[in-house]
Amino acid sequence: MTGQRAYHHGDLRRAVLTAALDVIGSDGPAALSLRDLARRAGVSHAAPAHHFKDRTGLLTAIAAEGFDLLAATLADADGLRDAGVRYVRFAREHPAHFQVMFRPDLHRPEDPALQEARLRAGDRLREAVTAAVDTGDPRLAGVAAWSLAHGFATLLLTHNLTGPVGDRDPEDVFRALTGMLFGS
Amino acid sequence: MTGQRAYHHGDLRRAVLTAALDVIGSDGPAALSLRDLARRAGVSHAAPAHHFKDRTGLLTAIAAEGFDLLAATLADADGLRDAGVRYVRFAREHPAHFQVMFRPDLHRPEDPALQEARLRAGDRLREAVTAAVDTGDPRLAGVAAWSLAHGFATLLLTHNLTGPVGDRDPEDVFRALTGMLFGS
DNA sequence: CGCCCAATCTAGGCATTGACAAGTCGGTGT
DNA sequence: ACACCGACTTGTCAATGCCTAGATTGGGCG
Repeated sequence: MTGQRAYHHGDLRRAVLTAALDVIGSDGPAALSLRDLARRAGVSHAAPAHHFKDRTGLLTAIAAEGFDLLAATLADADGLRDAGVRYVRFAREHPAHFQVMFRPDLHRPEDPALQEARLRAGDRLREAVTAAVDTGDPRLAGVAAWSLAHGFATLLLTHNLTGPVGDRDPEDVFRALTGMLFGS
Repeated sequence: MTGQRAYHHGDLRRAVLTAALDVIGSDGPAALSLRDLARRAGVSHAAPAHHFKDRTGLLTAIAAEGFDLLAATLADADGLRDAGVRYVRFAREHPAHFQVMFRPDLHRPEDPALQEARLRAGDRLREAVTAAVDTGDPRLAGVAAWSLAHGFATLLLTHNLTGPVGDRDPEDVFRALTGMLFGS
């Protein structure tokens, strides 16, 4: 995945990715500039293009990495509720990835790495759902679970839950929320 | 709200807004260019700036308009479930507004018009929740309802529900979903 | 050991953009 | 008639994305 040989810089690909995640995390994807990333890495302004082709390519790589990380997190989930909690935790721990992953206008949807990673994450999600739901439509249940976790995570990242959540740990709030809905 | 006097153009403010919504709806906010909007409206490249100050100002105005539209839609809701359905419908009918509304990095959060509109929409949401929920924590119920509707709408707009939803009317799917969760 | 080659990075240039400053134009009120 | 003011134009500058050509380096192969 990161198998780029080191050279002048060492591992420019990783360095640019890390810097990009930093910028996106604090100022959003709109503030991303390839030339700025090059400056941060101490290389010439066109060096990043060699690894990512262009700006869209960089964002696509970030999205793919995000789906991979998410898939790995969900794979270890213990039950559907834990999967949801992990989904929320992922969004908080990797806000930059999360923001880019669900913005199709920012990446190249036909990218193979992105497609595979997205499918992997989707499979993990479906596994968690089918293992937990015994009655009714599992497809619908999947949409419900995903919508709930995704909506909560998104509203959290966009500072729309500062009132209701307050000082409490967001993961606890989410747990309380699922408890209320699914009664357990 | 749109009280700009007509002049050379007629109503440049509205024309730029409409063109911007068009661009965002098809290519996302990243594709937005003030100069392109000026070209579409047939005015000079700096004319839009007179109405919106800068790019961020334009996006802020769009977000404020979006929260106003959402508040108006929610005000007519008949019950909590209908409010959710209306939320999803709003996202589908005004995708450009919806995309911009929940992207804090794209607007000026301290803008008074935006803050007021956001509060209005929040009030409508809280009304719908408190009117429907008689037991338990209404605050938590509000977060649950909002998360569910927002997540569903977001995933829908980002083409992440094409599989489960398929050809069915998304609003029907959402109704089925709430029926499953809240049992009715 | 030495040569070639490909991957990596540099340097320069071009079109486009956002933002700013100054000026022009047209209607309105006095 | 005249001053004023908002709407718009023109010109300019720095920054950016992307393209092309060239330089550097390290490893493979004879």
